[in-house]
Amino acid sequence: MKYNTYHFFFRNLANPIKIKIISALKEKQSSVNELVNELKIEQSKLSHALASLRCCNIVEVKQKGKQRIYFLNKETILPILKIIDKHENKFCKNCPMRK
Amino acid sequence: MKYNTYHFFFRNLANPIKIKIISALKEKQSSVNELVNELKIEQSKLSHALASLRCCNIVEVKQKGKQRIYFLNKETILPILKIIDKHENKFCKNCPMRK
DNA sequence: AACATATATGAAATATAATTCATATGAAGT
DNA sequence: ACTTCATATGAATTATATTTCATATATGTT
Repeated sequence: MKYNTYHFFFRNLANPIKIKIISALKEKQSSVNELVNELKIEQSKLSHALASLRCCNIVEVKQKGKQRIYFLNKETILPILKIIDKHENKFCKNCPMRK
Repeated sequence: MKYNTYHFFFRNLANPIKIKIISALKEKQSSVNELVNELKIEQSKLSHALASLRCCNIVEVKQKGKQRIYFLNKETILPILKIIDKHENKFCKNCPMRK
């Protein structure tokens, strides 16, 4: 196949909306509707994004009545984001592309 | 601005060609021509990819005569790839999308 | 079983990124 | 200063990903 785990995984992290979802779920688990309201992202867009994140086991989901509660698989994501933040501080401070 | 460090950084890692370059440079530093020959990727494609990697300080470059020698900034990349490999083993073993 | 609410899905439209190709630049040798 | 080799760059094309919108499904309620 043409693509691999790196591709699928990092594509999620390259996407601002998916990063927003991850950030929100870092704080607390949420239903789709809660995310819609908190992030002001429309429902189907969110569902598509969540499906993609779920597919890589970046988030997981559990049913609660009619709602589906999404929560973050922190084990992988948190260390990665920490490494990038460090990288940014160390190497990308005066990069002209940013901001 | 619309995009951020996560976007620029992870977009590189989501791209199979750029991952190939990173893997090659993990072994040893190389000139563009060496990469062309080893990876069988055409020169301008490589140059574009290298520019993008350089932009995020994933690789660096030094001049040596007419050649430009690219080398990996291992500090950030190696830990990240290790984390993903672990993630893949733990969570993506029987994912139907892969292979 | 009909209905409402919550979420997911598919396909078309749109946006974004990667590739290609022609050409530019830059260093080194003559 | 001209030529060659090594690499970079820009712009048009093509490929891929995201968004949108209409609709489907699933759960719980009456």
